[in-house]
Order: sequence, then C-alpha cells, then structure tokens
Amino acid sequence: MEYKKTLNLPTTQFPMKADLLKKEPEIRKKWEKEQLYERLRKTRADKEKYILHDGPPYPTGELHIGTGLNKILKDFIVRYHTMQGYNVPYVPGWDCHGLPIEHRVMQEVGEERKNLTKPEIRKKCKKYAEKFVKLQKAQFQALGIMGDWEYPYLTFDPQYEAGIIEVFGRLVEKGYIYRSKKPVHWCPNELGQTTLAEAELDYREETKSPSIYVNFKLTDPISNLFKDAGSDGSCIMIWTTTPWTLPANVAIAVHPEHEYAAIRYHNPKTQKKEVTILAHKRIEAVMSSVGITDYQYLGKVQGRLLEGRRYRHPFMDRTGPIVLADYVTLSDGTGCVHTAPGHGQEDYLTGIKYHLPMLSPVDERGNFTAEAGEFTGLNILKDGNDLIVKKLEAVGALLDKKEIVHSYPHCWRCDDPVIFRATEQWFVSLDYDNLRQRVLEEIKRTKWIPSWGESRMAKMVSERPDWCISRQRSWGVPIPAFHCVHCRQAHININTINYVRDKFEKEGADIWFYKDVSFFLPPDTKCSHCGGNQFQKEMDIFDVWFESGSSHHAVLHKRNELSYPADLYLEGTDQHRGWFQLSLLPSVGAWDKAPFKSVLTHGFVVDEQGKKMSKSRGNFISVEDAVKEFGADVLRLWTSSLDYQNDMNVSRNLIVRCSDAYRRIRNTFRYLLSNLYDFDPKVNTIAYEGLPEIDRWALHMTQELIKSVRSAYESLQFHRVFHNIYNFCTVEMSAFYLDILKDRSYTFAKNSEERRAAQTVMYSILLNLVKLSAPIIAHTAEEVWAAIIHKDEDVSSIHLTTFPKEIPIWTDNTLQERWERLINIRTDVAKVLEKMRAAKLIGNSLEASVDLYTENEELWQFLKNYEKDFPMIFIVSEVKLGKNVTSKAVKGELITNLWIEGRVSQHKKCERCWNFRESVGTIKEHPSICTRCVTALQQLC
RNA sequence: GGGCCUAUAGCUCAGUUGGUUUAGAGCAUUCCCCUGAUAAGGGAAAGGUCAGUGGUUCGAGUCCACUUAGGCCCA
Repeated sequence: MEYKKTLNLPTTQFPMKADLLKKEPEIRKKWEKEQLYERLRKTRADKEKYILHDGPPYPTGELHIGTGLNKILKDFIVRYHTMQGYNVPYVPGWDCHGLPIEHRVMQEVGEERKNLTKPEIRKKCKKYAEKFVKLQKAQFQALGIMGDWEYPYLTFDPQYEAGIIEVFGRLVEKGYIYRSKKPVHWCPNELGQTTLAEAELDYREETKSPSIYVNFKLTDPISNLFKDAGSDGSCIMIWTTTPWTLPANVAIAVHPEHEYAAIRYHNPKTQKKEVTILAHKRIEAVMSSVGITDYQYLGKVQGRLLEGRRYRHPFMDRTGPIVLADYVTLSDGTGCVHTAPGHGQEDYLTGIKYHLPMLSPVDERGNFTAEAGEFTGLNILKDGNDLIVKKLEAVGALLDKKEIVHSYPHCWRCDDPVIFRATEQWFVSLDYDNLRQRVLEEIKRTKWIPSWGESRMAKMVSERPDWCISRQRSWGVPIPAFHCVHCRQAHININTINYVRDKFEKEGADIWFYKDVSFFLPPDTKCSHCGGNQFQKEMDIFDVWFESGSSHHAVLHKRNELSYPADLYLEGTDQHRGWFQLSLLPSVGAWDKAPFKSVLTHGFVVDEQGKKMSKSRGNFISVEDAVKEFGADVLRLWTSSLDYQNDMNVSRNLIVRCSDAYRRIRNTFRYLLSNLYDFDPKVNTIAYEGLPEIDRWALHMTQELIKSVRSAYESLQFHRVFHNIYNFCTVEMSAFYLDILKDRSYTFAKNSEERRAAQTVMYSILLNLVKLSAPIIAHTAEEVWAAIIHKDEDVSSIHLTTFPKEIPIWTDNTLQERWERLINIRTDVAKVLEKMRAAKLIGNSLEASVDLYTENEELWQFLKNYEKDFPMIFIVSEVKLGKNVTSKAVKGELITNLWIEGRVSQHKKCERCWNFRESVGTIKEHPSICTRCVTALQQLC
C-alpha cells in the first residue's frame, strides 16, 4: 500500500514564484475594472474623512526613486486608514508651472529661444508638462498607488488657476500684499532685459573686474575708540570689484565679532598722513596690496563698537551709517563691506534690517538714471566703472586700483555679464496684522512628526523676510494687477481681481497673454490715484510656490470630497522651507489657520554609502527602472522596512536583499493556503476552548501581532509593521508553529479534530496576516485574497475589507510565559540534536529520542505537564523525563537545572508518519506503520 | 560659514525614565540536516572597543561637550 497517498499533503494553485511584473498589472487592471477607488468613495461616503493632501511634484523628467518612495508612504497611510473604515479620498497633484519646466523647455529649444514670444513659450511649456504628467502618472500607478488618477489636480487647470487668484485676492483684501523694490539678477543685453534665476546664471571663472580700495571719510570722531587717532578726520576703508554700485552706496557693513584696527599711514596719492579703519586681520594683506609699507598701528576694537557711526559718501551728497552683518568675511577685502541694498542680496537684507534707502539708479539697459547725478546716461559696465574710479581719484578717496580675475555671473542666453538691480516686485508682508505671530501660533498647534520639525519651522518663519511672490517669467499664472498709464501707479483691488478670476476660470490664465487689457477690467474702471482710465497689464507672474501653496484652497476647499484643513501633509524634509511653509503663510493669511493638522517629514534617499543621489554621480535610480527590475510590491516592502525619519540608503543591492524577505512572506501565505484546501470554516472550525494549548499559543501570538502592527500603523512607523510581520512569518510561524504542525496536519485523518484544530488556527492566521500586510504589499495581498476559498468578508478586493481588530479572548499571558519557557527548552534540545547530527548519529530529528533530567522540583512539575507534548514540540520521536541525571546528559544553556541527553531511537520508523515508534510492526495488517497511523487510516475508510 | 537632523553587527531594525554579571532580533555569511512547503523547509556557529575623544555619575549605547562622516535648508 502506498501510504503517502493517504497523507494530507499541502496543495495549492498559489504560485511560489511571484512573477510580479506580469501579475501586478493584471491586479491593477482588476482594480480599475471593478472601480475600486470609486467604490470606496461610495461605500465610505457617510464615514469620517481622513485627508492626506498630496504635495505636487514637478512634471519634469522621469521619477526619482525618492519621489516614488514618498508616494508609497502616502499609499500605506491611505490604504491603512481606508481599512480602518475612514473615507480616505486621495487626490494626487502636479505642480505644472514654474521655472524648472520653463528652464528645461528653453534648454531643449536651444538657440531659437531668443525669438520666442511669451505665448509661444507657454505653449511649449504646457506641452512639456502634459507629457510628463502622463508619464509620471503611469509610473505612480505602476507602484500601486491608489487615488483619483482620473481627476488629479493640475496647477494649470483653469479651476486651479482661479483658486490661486482667489487666495491672492483674499490677501490683497486683507492688506498683506504690497509692492516694493528688490534686487534681482538682471540681463541688460538689448535682447534680454530680463530677470534671471540662479539656474540661468553661468559663473565664469575668468572674468576681469576692477579691484579698488576706497576711503570713506567718517563724520564722527573716533578718538574715543582709538585714543591715538587724533581728531582731524579719519576714514574707513572698503574694497569693491563693482565701482558702478558706489552711487547706490548707503552703508558700510562690518562683522560684529571681528576686530577692527585703526592705522596711520602716508598716502602716496594725496601726499598726506591719513588715519583709516579696517579689519585687524586684513592690515598686512591690504597694505601690501596697495603698496604701503610705512604705517602705524593705533589699536583695535570689536566691530560691534563701530555700529551707528556715520561717514560721508565720497561723491554723492549724503552720509551713511556703519552697520553690522554676520556675512562679512576676512578672506579678502578690508572686512568693511560697501553696502548697496539695491545691488545685492545680502545688502538688501541688511538694508531691510537697518531701514536703509534702496537706491538702484540703473535702468533696464544698464545705464545710469538721473538719480546717479553726473553719471546719468553712462553704461555701468563700460564708461560707468571708469568714470567712477576717476571721480574717486579726483576727490582723493581712491587708495589703489588694480584688475582682478574672478568668478562673475553671466547670462546663460546671451553670455553677457549680468548685473544686480532693484526692481519693483510684489510681496506678502509677514508682519502686517501680526501674520508672523499668527503663523507661529499655528505652528505650535500643528503636530510635527518628527517633533523637531516644529522648531525648525518656527525658526525659519520667525527669521524669514517678506515673501516676494512675483517673477519675471513666462510660465506661470499672471499676477492680476494693472498699471495706470497716466500716473504709473499699480491698480489692484478685489473687484478687478474677481473680474480677472472669472476670466481665468472660464478661459484659463493663458488668455492674459492674448487679450487686450480692456478685456480684464470691469467697465468704467478708473485709477484710484489719478482718475485715469488707461491701463496696462502687469506682466509679472506668481512665484510657483504661491501656486502650490494655494492648493489648500484650490484643492481642499474646492473639491467636495476633500476638506480643509487636511489631516496630514507628508513630504521630504526639504519642504519645511518649501511647500509646508509656503502653504502655511497664505493659509493663515487668508483663512487664519494652518492647512494641516499634522505634518510628517521623511529623510532623503541616498546611495549605499550614504551619499547624495544624483544623475551625475551615477547612483541615480528611477522609479521606472526599479519597478521593471523588482516589481512594485518588492519596492513597497522595501520602503516599509526603512525608518524614513532618517535618510534612506538605496541601491540595487539593498533592494535585492529585500526581495528575499518578500519571498519569505509570500511563501508563508502560500503554505497557509496550501493547508486549507479542504477547510470550510463554517463546517470545520474547532471552538477556541477545544484547541490544543500550542494552537491557543499561536492565536495569542497572532493577537500580539495584531496589537503591535496596529499600533505601528497608527503611529506611522511602517518599519515596525514590516519587522513585526516578517519576524512573525519566520520565527513564530515558519521555524516553530508551522514546522510543528506538519505532523498533525499531514498524518492525522482529514476530518480529525486534531487536524481541523490546526486548520482553524491557520485559517485565522491567514486572514489576519493578509489584512495586516495589505496596505504594504497591496498587490500580493490581493492575490492571496483571491486564493482564499472561504473568505470571512464577502468582498471582491482585500482593500474593501476592514482591518483586523484585537481579539481579547485570544490573549493569554500565562500561556505565553509557559511557551516562552518551552521554546527555550526546545532551543537547548536543538543544540544537543545538532551535536548528534555532527557526529553522524542522526539526520532527521525524528531519528532521535530525547531524555530530559532535572532535580529541580518546580521544573520537574512543569516538564511533567508537557511530557506527552514534547515529541511534537521538539519534532523528535520520543521524550522521556528523569530525575537522576546521567553522565552523558548535557546542561541546558537557556534553562538552568535542565540536563538533556539525545539518543538514537531504538524503534522502527513508521513508513507513513516517519516517527520512530514502538508500535511499528505490532499490527498485522500494517506491519510498517504505527498505531496512530492505523487509527488515521481507519477514519479514512 | 549658520540652522536642523542622523550615526547600534555586512544589511534592516530593537534597546522602554542611565542599572540584572557575556548589547538583542531577523536577514545575509559559514557549516550541517531534510527532500511530504522543494528555484522551498529546519538547525547550529560565527559576527558589535554601540562613529571617535573627553566629561557627568557608584554605574552610559542611553545624559553633556567637542571631533569626524553624512543628509536637508540657508548663506
């Protein structure tokens, strides 16, 4: 008789090999066909909402693995909360305007870009953005991200554009918006005459510039600081490579902590003795540079003591103060920095701090304006520089002039040197109506994960300048303002804004670039300043951050299925300065509250060595490549395994390692399924009370798993979800429980209580495990769900099921304690068996018989209770207990007072169950099997 | 240069308010077993001066300072 055929060996159609690349698209097709997302919206329509608001990526190029990882984390949250019974609409978005796109498009266009009009540029940008939205959408979907892919939010949708205008209108109405000058990089070339962004600058190392040292006469005496300085006038010395900015000079900056010295020297140019101030550490370098060897040191003071002292401008009719600035360095120059707020970023900020006038007497062609007095009309980079140097020399202020070669920014288009020039810009005031304070209050009320996000954010907001929201570009939403042709005043109010808003909502913002100004103005609009009725359109567009920062309104407010404020924003830490902050400002400004209740940040993706990931380093991994190589679920599992609060190391290698974990989990599912082929829970379930102790232990551990996994999901610590599930599969299940169960589920009669008990437990474990892992391995869980014959919930997709709840009656802590002890005994026994194996005494552990000894009464009683279970627990053929330790017994390592002896079983091997049993050979009809198997066979008939 | 953050075995993570004499898991590695989960399964072993230095303390992976390496944001 072939006894093997009488066993209940596992059987299943569920493949061991995942073949994710083939299987996943099929599963997604099924979701699409069954309209999983739409069905969830319907079935959860009356449930409490959980809103995770998507931060929009730029549709530029292929997706970085970090962007994919961000979306995967979001999907974990969406899927988990969905299974918790919430209504979780997820609307993905794209940030479709902005310089990154315009810049790339211009690069692609090449030389031709010089001749393009704004509408032409916009057309190309739109095409570009649309192309990559489509491409990226497909890649996000390939990751299994669940959301409203049919109607994502796109910042160039007319609806969205109207939303931006509404936010702006609200801020205008409340009084936060103002116009002021700010220096920008400017290309004065005849064809250019435009603002340039940092990315459009070409820094040329080999640029020749004048290098001049200039003395500014102090109007205050300094003898109280330097007692030997005398009282007949002293100077402070500056160094600059841009003489043309001197007409705009309004201050001199020194470092508060550095030391400044006064020196007396003979000036060969003026033939006079002069006293001047410069940084102590720069004296030698400067003196040797200007060629003065004979000078006298008059003492030094800390920079901060110079603050507030005034000097007279060498050729303009005004005085200026000495101010303090941290950015002053001693690496070159004199440590006293010529400050022109209209011509430099740092100078500008200093200017704001000290309320300095912002002069910028330079027109769009780079010629001096009337404000520059005698230099009016001169081109700053040509005659301007020379004549100013001559002027300085004439008034005796110039100490030295040389030429230096240094790095200077040039326009990427025309290759001409660029200048820094103050122009009129639009701003959001941070301090009007206490906005900054109110934002800080909202920051306090927000939950930041990790918690240090709060202080980082608060510090940035408290120190940031007003937000400049205008850009002189083509690809964006125009600022809906007008300028009176007559008096040049900006004309803007809520009526005109609403009027434009309606046009944009209907036609899209593009129309601004096609239609005449009259189209956008309510009839009979008059200039509030001069009463004029002729206007020009504002040609500046919004900073792209203002667009994405308006999503709380354009998306959360406007879409019915969503709500404001969102429960969560989830982005990389770079967004503290970016989207988080720039959503917070307009949201508090316009609606008095933060757009989010909590903000979660994750670290960045770095390579295996922890280095930044970039295309140029060759360690770049795209979502597309990764999905093609590993499949979405492996990537998702890998994502879940990482503690995203730190930076995350990625390389092919590391993902490959994770695919092993995937296989292990998959196989656990497969094995559970394969043992349940004939199990119908309605008919075959064994009541909890009737289960053997080890089965109740397994349920207790499942209960513990549910508890820990739930709390890990709840606190958004997916790596704990992963480790808990993975360890459960390998340690509790595969290496222990399922291994032990084989004997019972294979050899006992199909319908025996023992086997049905094992199946009852495996069934419960399978259902719980697959649901617990569904948010992570979304496709595989669905595949498992489809393979479960008798489901506990009558739904077609696992993502329609509810998350496992804790099952209190399964909890039995004393049981767990007892079994922890039993597992330790098992581990000690395994070491003894391993020694027997090494000695070639046994192969399979069933060939062994184990004797346990103890002289400890408590332990003896404990062992006695499990005497008949030990062969099953150790997977050996026989276990005997004794009180008198033999000389061959080995002391237990984990269990004190326990001695173990392993022997080769003296019995015959049962051909059917492979146990070595005394009863083998005693039954006439079945001489090669044991009595237990005979009983099983009888039940079969 | 400034602000914020990170640093535990090759990898991914634990390590609870500083305190049980040898710092834990799992994976990978090495060796062994099984062939009734089989491109699977089981066992054992090895592997860490907790980035470094100094300090506080009776006692530090855990607190403090500095250094190094790296990340994000600024300049």
